[in-house]
Amino acid sequence: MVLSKSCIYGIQATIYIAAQNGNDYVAINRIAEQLNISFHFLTKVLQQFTEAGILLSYRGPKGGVALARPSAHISLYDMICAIDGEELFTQCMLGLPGCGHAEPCPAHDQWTEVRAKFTQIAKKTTLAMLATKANSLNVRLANLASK
Amino acid sequence: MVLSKSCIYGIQATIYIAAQNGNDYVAINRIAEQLNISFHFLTKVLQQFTEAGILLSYRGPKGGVALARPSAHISLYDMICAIDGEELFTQCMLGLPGCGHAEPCPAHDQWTEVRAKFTQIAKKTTLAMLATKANSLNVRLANLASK
DNA sequence: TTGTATTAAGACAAGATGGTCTTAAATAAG
DNA sequence: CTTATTTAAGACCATCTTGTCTTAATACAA
Repeated sequence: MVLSKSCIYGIQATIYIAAQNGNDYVAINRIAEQLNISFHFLTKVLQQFTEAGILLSYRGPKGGVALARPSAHISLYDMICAIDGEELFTQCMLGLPGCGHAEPCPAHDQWTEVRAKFTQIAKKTTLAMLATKANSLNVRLANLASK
Repeated sequence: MVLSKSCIYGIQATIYIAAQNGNDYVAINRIAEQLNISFHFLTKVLQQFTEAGILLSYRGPKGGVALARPSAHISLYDMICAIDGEELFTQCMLGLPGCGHAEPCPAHDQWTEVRAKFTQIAKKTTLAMLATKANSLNVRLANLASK
């Protein structure tokens, strides 16, 4: 799996918040219920987003989490880095530290090409784009399978 | 991490074998020692390659593992699939089962583009190419850090 | 046939990730 | 001020991945 489950949950939740199109705080238990994610686990994941400055949180009645800035200024890249770190966009395919032009691994050139494509797309894909998509017909945001 | 450690070890070892350029069986303990990988762990990883038909194994003195076919006919794609499965090349970024044209996730289009690039490069990159690279100057195959 | 070298198989431990639960802190409303 | 609602923090457990070790099976060589 390319993204960790934490990262996937975080992205799903953030798209959900953005898709609400309001500036209100959204309660995490509501997000968790709607997206079929464990509430406590999601709470911890979203804390990472608030620490990263992507979300704001507020306690008490009418509390919850909200976007810290307009959804057009939050990229997929930002979200992935906030949880899984930027290793995905910087690391060598074979995990060799310091793999680069001077001391490459055998797959360096090929992997650099793939990574560049991924980075480019992740940076240009905004939360606004994802939220718009999420609101269109037949688009699913989460795994709602009844087990 | 995109690839599991098992997969990385397997790829490193297979490049090492191919880079020897002989048709002899190479003992796994020698590979493990050269690449700084746990011997017993590598043994199990390479078993997956023999089960997948990428390597041949032979027991006893002068035994070891060898390529099951010419290195030009083994792709990076083959090696990744043999250990991490083809999910990497088929799965949705958000892990949603059945994410496709009919019922996409919000990131479907973007991810499909990245995945296609990765698949294309992984399929056209052969073990022969990697082994040639591995034999050139300043190219490192494994993490030889002394801990 | 006996000994040695090698992979195969599987038990087991350690560590990371995913998931649950309880308690504390903050905030709004009555 | 009290109560209800919500996030924060952290203990704890389950599962998966990684790594270690022991024993078995196979094959060569003396």
